[in-house]
Amino acid sequence: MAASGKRPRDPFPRRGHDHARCVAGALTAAAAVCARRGEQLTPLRRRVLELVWSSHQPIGAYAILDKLRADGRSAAPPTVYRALEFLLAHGLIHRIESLNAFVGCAQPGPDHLVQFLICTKCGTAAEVEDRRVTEAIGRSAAERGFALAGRVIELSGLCINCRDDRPRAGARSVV
Amino acid sequence: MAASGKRPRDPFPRRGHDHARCVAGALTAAAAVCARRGEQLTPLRRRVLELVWSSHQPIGAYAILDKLRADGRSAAPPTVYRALEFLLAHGLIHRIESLNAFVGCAQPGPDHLVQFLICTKCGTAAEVEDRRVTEAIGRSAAERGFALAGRVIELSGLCINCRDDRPRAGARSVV
DNA sequence: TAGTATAATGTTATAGTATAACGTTTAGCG
DNA sequence: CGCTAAACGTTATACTATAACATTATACTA
Repeated sequence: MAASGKRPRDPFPRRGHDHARCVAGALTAAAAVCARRGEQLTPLRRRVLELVWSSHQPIGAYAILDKLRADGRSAAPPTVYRALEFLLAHGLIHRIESLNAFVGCAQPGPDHLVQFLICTKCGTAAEVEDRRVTEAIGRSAAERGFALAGRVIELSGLCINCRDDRPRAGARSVV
Repeated sequence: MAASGKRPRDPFPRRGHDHARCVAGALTAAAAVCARRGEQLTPLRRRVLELVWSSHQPIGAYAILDKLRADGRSAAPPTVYRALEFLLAHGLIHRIESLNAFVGCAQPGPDHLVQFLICTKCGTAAEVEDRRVTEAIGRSAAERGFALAGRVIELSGLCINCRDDRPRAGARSVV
């Protein structure tokens, strides 16, 4: 039996994982969230969500716009930003401030205080929910008399997949 | 005797503090840093640093640009961005990702891993260096096999000055 | 089912943020 | 003095985001 609960589950999807399942799961979860809240997951919103989920790398609004147009759909910036605003409001995606880009939310739900690990090599942004981090930040703010409301925690570096990469031509590994 | 060492020093400057001292201290410290590194704190760079320090609220690049032009100086966006890049490189200012804006660094120096508390009412961004937060994040990343390099930690809410404000006309206080 | 209110989307225009590319000036140094 | 590198000027453009208003779709009600 694995030491679950001790060592955190790896938040970075493996290369070659079945990404179609990620997408399908996200769309199913989104439909459920919207149904429960009486909100409409319209074709446009659903399509934008699907595009955000097209990979685990955060995607910019204008890249989404291009893909919508490639669908043959009429689209302008507000088309995209409104859909993104809806998806953000319902916790279906996250905005990565340091990249001006968006990524799918791995676990839509309440009490969802997360951190992001963003690989500077492969671009993947992994969502982490570490209570010790959340609590340390909560205590730090409280001790300073700060009424904490919003948290932007974006950590960059090399993910577990990329740091293990062997350099291609005998060079030293990247720091 | 105060419980110093237990309760952290309030990172938010008081209203009506002597801000000229903040500015003067920052400029002096910057001159020292540049001298030590053999870098030039040119009049332009010095002026941009002074403008960033014109308050404790993060300032945007184009607001700086406007003020430079108000000085009568010829200036274009690259003028500002190059100076900001220099100041960032030497740890004299920080970029606040969630605001696309810049704020003076309170304590230029090495091993400077900080968090920001950003008041949504008065706009002040306070720099905090809480080792427990830094360490919790470091552990979280390490446990997930992530080689941590950069940290963006920006917390929004109400600062100690603003949360104590009494509403102006008997209304309930802001949450 | 027609009427009406609201939500969603379309459309045009513009604001705000950032950098590429190249030319000119300045400062230090042999 | 003349060279070199750094800093700065200048023009153009790319990227990100929203305001404002028109149109269409949806849902509720009478």
